[in-house]
Amino acid sequence: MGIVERKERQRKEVRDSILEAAWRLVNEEGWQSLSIRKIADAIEYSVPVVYDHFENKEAILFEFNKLGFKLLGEKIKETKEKYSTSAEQLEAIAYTYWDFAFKNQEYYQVMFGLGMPGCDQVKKMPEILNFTQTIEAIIKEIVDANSNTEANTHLKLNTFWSMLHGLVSINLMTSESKEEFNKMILKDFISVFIKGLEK
Amino acid sequence: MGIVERKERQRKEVRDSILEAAWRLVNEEGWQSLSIRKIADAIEYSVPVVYDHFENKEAILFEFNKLGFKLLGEKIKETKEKYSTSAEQLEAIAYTYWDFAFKNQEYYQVMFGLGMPGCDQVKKMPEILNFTQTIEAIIKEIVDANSNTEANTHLKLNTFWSMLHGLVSINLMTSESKEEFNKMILKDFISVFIKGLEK
DNA sequence: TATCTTTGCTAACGCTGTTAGGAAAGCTAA
DNA sequence: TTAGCTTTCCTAACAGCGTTAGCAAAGATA
Repeated sequence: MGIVERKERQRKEVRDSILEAAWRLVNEEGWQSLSIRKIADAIEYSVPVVYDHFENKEAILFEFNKLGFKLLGEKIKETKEKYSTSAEQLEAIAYTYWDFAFKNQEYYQVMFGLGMPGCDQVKKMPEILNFTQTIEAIIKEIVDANSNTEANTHLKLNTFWSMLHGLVSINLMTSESKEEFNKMILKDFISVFIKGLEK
Repeated sequence: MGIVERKERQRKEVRDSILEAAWRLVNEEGWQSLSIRKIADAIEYSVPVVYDHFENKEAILFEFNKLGFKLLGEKIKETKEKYSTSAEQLEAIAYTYWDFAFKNQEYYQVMFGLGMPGCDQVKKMPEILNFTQTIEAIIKEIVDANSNTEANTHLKLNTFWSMLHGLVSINLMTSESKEEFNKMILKDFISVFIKGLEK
């Protein structure tokens, strides 16, 4: 008898509908105005039902955090496979990262808005680990190719990600959409960074 | 008769005590848990009195935003005056910026946590304008000295600030205090950036 | 059919930002 | 000094928030 299976299925349906409703609400009104009560209203259940599926509000946000990193990681990987040289890959990845942040602002906000994932957290989240390892591998290739033993790849990854995040997060919040200017900044950053790697 | 003067003085005293109490609360419990009621309690007035001095909670935060930029701007200026060459100045400024962010985390959080100041806002806030102009002037010097007409100083300023902010904001949230590693990243960034300016 | 478990609800607690409306105190002028 | 007016300040409320205790109804099991 598939009673437990059906129950599990139904349970998953409610859980999914919570995430779905939350995502819709976020896109309509932003993270700031998301509330458990609104979610409950949207899924046509009472408030405590939401708490049967998520420990608290933060857990719901965390779900999107993970989802965001998963999505970004996939896009990064796809980009990587389109190019052959490491330098090209790194440059293209920076653009992909940039594009992702601007086209999925809601994701990016919840990925970094709540608090940047610390090194300890990164190791426990496969979604982030997957993302960082892809980039670190490319950086290592460039460094190795230039027999630059000085450059610590881990340090360079941190630099790369930090700067990219800085560029994105600052330009994301500038209301004006001076896209060309932004692209120039990004181009500037990448050329400078890669030069630093090859040194 | 100095009645109106006394009233103004008393009014300012209350206003100052609000900011003072808010600042103390923030340092004790963080921005997240700051509330108007707690402020009112601390200054031994009722809640609406707070609203007589500040339109809303955001206005109080904005006050610290401005204060933070003023403080940072002053430190940047002091740093600049300690060095003679532009490259040295820029490097020292980056360290000062970094130091400010880590030693005044509460300020830095409210300066950037609420939403980065857009270009439109920057122009209306003398505190920020003062800060950006100081740096832009230095960058311009370096660019001019290298007869590098290509480099748009405005663009370079944006790049400089963005990257610095990225480095800081990511490393600020990493709970572990691997200070040496952080300093290496910063050093790496500066050398790479200045090379890009001289090109 | 009786028992037990799961499911989902109402209602509440203790917070939050914000504001309406009234009481009291202080000042001004007759 | 007293009447009127202005400023100051409070109580109390509104509408929202995250979260949880406790109970009713529905479903599964024996």
